[in-house]
Amino acid sequence: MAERRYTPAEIEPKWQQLWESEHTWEVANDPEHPGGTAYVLEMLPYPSGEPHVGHLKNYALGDAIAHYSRRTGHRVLHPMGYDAFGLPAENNAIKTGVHPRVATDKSIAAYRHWFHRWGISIDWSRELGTHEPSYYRWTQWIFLKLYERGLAYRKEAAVKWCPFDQTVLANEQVIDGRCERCGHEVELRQLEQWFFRITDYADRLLRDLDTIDWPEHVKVMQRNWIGRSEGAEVTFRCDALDTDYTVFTTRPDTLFGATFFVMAPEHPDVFRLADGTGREDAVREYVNRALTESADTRGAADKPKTGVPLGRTVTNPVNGEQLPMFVADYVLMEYGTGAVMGVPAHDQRDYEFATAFHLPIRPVVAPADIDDPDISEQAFTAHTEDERLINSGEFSGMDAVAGRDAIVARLESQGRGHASVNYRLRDWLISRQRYWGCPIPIVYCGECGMVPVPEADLPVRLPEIEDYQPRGKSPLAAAEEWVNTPCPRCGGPARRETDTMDTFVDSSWYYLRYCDARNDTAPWDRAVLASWMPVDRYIGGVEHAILHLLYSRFFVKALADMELVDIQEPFQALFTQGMILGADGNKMSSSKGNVVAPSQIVERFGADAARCYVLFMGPLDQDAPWSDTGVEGVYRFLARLWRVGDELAQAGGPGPAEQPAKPEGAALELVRKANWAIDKVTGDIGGRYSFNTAIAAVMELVNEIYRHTDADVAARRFAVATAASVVFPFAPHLGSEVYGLLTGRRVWEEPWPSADPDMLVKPTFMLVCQVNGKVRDRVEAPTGAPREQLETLAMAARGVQAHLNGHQVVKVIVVPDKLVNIVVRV
RNA sequence: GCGGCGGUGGUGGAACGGUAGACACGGAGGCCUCAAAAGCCUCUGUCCUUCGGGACGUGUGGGUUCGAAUCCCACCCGCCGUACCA
Repeated sequence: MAERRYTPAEIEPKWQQLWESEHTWEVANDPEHPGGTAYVLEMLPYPSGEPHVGHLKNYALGDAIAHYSRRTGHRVLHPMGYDAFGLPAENNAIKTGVHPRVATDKSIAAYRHWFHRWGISIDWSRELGTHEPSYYRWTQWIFLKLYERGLAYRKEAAVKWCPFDQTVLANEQVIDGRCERCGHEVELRQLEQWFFRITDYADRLLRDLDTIDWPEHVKVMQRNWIGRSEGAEVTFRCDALDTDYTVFTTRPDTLFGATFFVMAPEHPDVFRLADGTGREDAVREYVNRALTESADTRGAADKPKTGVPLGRTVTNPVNGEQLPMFVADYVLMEYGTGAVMGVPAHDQRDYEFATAFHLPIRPVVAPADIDDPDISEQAFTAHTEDERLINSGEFSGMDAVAGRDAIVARLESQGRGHASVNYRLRDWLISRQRYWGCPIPIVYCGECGMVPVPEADLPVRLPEIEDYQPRGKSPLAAAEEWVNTPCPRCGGPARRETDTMDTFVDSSWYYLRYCDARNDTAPWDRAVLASWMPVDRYIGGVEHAILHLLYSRFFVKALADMELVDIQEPFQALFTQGMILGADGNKMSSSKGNVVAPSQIVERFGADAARCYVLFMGPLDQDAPWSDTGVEGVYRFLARLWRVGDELAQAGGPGPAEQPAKPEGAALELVRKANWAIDKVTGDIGGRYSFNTAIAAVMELVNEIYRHTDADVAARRFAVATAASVVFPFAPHLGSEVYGLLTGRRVWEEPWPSADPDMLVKPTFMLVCQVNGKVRDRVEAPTGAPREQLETLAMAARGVQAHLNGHQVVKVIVVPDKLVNIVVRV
């Protein structure tokens, strides 16, 4: 007989075609349906070229969870779509002149092909692309809802501008002063732009982190990004200009220690303040230099403090002191009010500034037992249990916490301040001066001003244009026929908004659309949405820890306030997968030549081996380097399982593969191992996502099957069918094939197996015998034996006897069914 | 600086406070074969050994415990995030 070999190239397409033709993974919307549901979702891909190994890991991971959820009795929603608008496709269009849709659709076709070829169990009836009018119509609809509620607004502001991509960016898209896409340094520009009022939700976005099951480090990143600080706003008066300046401080208890006052170079009043003081030129020169300096240079941590006096003073509201005013670049316009009070004794930055400008440094807070905190070298910023105020007028001697409250209360009674909370989070700038994005559904009319496009007129379709080159304004502006439109309100001549939306807007609600993807009268049906949302398992890369995940949470909260959804959080549980690194341990990149193409792996070893390997590499949330020989090892394991399944099927055809009633000898060993594997895999998938150890358990079972070729056929059939059944979530084609060969049934229609408790315990176990904590022998002992018996057995063990040699036994520790530790005095 | 995560064989990694190194890779040897590929089997932390076994071993130093990779304290190193945030 010719040798039979495991041939994934034949097996895998066979099952893929069956699943496709039978629509196996489609699930109907039925809000009345009883029983548990599970919404398992991986972050949607941005289609660019072909999928890479990171995608393979992402979807193999999610698919294993989806399969496991189905077989444990859940109705599972597991959809797929494409985040199709975006800059790379547009930049390609600029280079080639080919419409971005062409490259995007080509890439989508490639992704779709590979998802099929990988055998991912997707409900294709819900597939969507964010660039399709049937989708972005509702993106625009949501924009209008936000606009109605005042959550979308337009204002002129100093915004981050990328000179290379020729567009503005959200704060979140600026990394170290550079554009996150192209790496060019961003500039500040005064422009009128669209914003979403995410800051209205800062507190809820912060608070509700406590209600969701997310990795702690992601929560921490979001907390830091929101950056809530408690303190007070305090108003200082500048009599010369008859103007009030408010600062935010987290340390109102140190107000008596203020000895100067500093404004950011961007502060709109600095020139007005300097005017007539003879300091105009110095101020102008300093401000100009500060504004042209790069963010890198200006923000350098070890940069010495610089600044110039404004020639004015403000009045400290608590003691009437006149504080000299400065402009200095260590004060940031974008945080707080763009002005700070300088308290050099208790703030290190102020300390450095005061030292450089020979300003007085006056301590006002001290630990209880010290009259004069040491400020000779640096500011005193430590907080101690019992610190109190000093040099603070009638507040001197008070406990620092009580003193702070008293000072704030005094300010409030005088109308010079109040307790306040400040956030680092800024509103979300969503307009982009680019072509390949969702048009903003707004029209500007000479008569009526800003007019929203009526819902009935949606979608505002992206017009066809010839030239995608950005020229400081959106390429859409050149589409004159499209831009000129009658005003929806008065019918007079009007012009469309030509900016498009940030693509993060598109991806902030796609998971809602999946629930009701073919609804063409509404973005979703509320009852249908309620039956699926929130997403139970959300899986993706940690690079979205802030942007996408924060924006999506904001969307859901805003939609909840409009009573359009019935949830407060989109993603109940989040899993962030680690990266697959190149074999050299570096991040994969074409310049390093260490990129692994999943297509090659799948062609050579099959989708199952590729999927299993990326899940077997190590803990899923950690980075791990690629290994070609590692994939081969996993392939060998699958081939061994297939071969033994094929052999048994050849011999006995499809038939029963249940656990034999009373196995003995080798058969019993095998049946026990199979039950152990069921138990182990179930715990590793269900409890924690420890897929590497789950796959290792199936490997152990298969190794055991090869070791016990003498076991009877019934036991072997059971063991092999069990291995196929529990490996199915990771290797669905092979699992289906082997299970089908042996039983004639479809493994995905079988309930998840449960371990037979009687088979999980053996009648005897190896008792570990220790002397003073060191293992000295192992002896066989009956499971469940009483402590006394175990102690006697251990005492009698040869290795133990050799190490007791006459020493006095002090104590004996017995851990039932495990070990005995004999403590002796030496 | 601050915050988070991590440090275990030649490699990726296992290990409810209870046999450290499961599983896999790599390596060594053997079987099968005319030969090779594939496959199968055995061994594989380090050192010592009279071949029975013994000593050492989870970044470093302490501690708690009958027993610590695991818990506590101090430190070293690496990675990620963030940073003149008042």
